[in-house]
Amino acid sequence: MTTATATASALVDKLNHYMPLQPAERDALDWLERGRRRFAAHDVIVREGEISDRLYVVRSGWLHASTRLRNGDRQILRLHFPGDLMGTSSIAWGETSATITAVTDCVISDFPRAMLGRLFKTQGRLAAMLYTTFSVESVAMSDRLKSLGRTDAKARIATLLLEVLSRLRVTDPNLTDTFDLHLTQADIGDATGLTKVHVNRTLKELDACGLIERHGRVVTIRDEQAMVELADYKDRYGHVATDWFPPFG
Amino acid sequence: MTTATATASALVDKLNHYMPLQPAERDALDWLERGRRRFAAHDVIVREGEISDRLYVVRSGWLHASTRLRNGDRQILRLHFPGDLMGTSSIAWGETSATITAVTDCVISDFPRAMLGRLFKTQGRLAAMLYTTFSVESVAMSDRLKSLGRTDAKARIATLLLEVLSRLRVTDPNLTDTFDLHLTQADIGDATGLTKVHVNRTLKELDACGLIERHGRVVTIRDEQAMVELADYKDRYGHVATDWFPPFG
DNA sequence: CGTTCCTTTGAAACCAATCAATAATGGTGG
DNA sequence: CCACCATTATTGATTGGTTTCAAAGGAACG
Repeated sequence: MTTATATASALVDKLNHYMPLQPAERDALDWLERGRRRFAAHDVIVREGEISDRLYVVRSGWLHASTRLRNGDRQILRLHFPGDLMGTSSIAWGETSATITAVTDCVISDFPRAMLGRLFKTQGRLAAMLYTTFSVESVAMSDRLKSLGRTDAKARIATLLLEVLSRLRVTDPNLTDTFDLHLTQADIGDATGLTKVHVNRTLKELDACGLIERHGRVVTIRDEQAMVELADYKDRYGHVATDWFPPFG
Repeated sequence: MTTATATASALVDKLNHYMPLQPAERDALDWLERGRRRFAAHDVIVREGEISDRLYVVRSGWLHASTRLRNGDRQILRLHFPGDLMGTSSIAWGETSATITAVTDCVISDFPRAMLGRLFKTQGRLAAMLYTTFSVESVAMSDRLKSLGRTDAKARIATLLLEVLSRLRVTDPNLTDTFDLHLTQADIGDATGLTKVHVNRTLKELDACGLIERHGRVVTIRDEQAMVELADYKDRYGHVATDWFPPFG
């Protein structure tokens, strides 16, 4: 599924995609992923509001971060893929601000935030790299905000599908247009701010328009260009600038 | 308006609120704010899609970051207050992903991103601090995502008002319950994903319920507790943890 | 092989958008 | 200082996308 070797960490894999890492940098990142824990689909890794000073790295599998409203409604805030850093809200408050749930079976590593502090001190270039990936996430979240705030159901779901496609392509360049979305229609609704009923109708409509094709939860993007225009989508994950980083050492 | 002295930078002011800074750290931050430029309300500082390797610090005034859809609709992504770092998307792509517009007259400083790279290398503790404030912004944006995705007009506007209140209190502890929102109702709509017409009706409704009071664009939060419950609001700006930071030096 | 979860479909209700027009407000130049 | 103009706020009537409610197939799982 991923191109990771037995020794490389998922974080190294992802960051290396953007910038060749020095051995010392690889070591520092590997260190963050020493402990590994396995979870089954639907398992909850941490729950919103729990005390925690730990961060998590996805080694394999899909997860999502979500929050619940008083009335029981749920909003899925972000999807997590291999190489992603999760639970960063514990950085600021020592308390999680979202529930992290396994979408598929997955393997994750966790480490205390103080370890990140040490890395910031000793690895200036990695710190810049982490800051950059964070800023990528932030812009991607802005895109979702625009999607929820100003577009209709078709465009919201198109945005979701295109973002997943972009992100999967980072670690799997061979991926063309078909992938298993794993999410239920209720999940898609919680991610896009729609009801599961309307998600169903909208998926059918996208299908009828020839934009996508579905077999169970496996989706094929049939007309990516039309989808991109429909959703006003911009790929935030293909490339990032690293030329401004401080030199290594 | 702010408690800034003539010499202190707005960034120092804000970060100092969370953690006492060392002289060398203050100097490093001051350096980022050497150049100052003044803008009038409604001026555009940078436009979405422009090439840029610069970051901006707000010294005084209000601004907002927004993005436009193909059909002309606009989504306001974030409000910027004194001490905020703006234009961080140029970090990742050397290109701005949002238009920054002055809401009020304001003074801002700008510097090239490479300067941030140097700071990451030499000031590990500041790097951790910047990463932390970024993570605060990220959680606040998640809150907005939840607001747009899963709550009605009343709750969305309540969320906006409460967030502004929280953020103003960081630099102005004396602020109780009244502030000038500056934004037009069309702006509020662009921030909350509503039309200006519905914003007007909803503000009137909040007024009628005794939750707020309005005089022009000056808003008084009459029942903060009820607003917090209505919006399911959590203050993300009051305090952050700094105990995990690497030691200075 | 039943049970549970998920998907699909239909009808009715509703929140917010749209369309349209009128009052306020604020800034500007004479 | 006031008339004028542009922008903003307010209000009403109508439309529409999405939700809600309800229920029937399908698929997955123990």
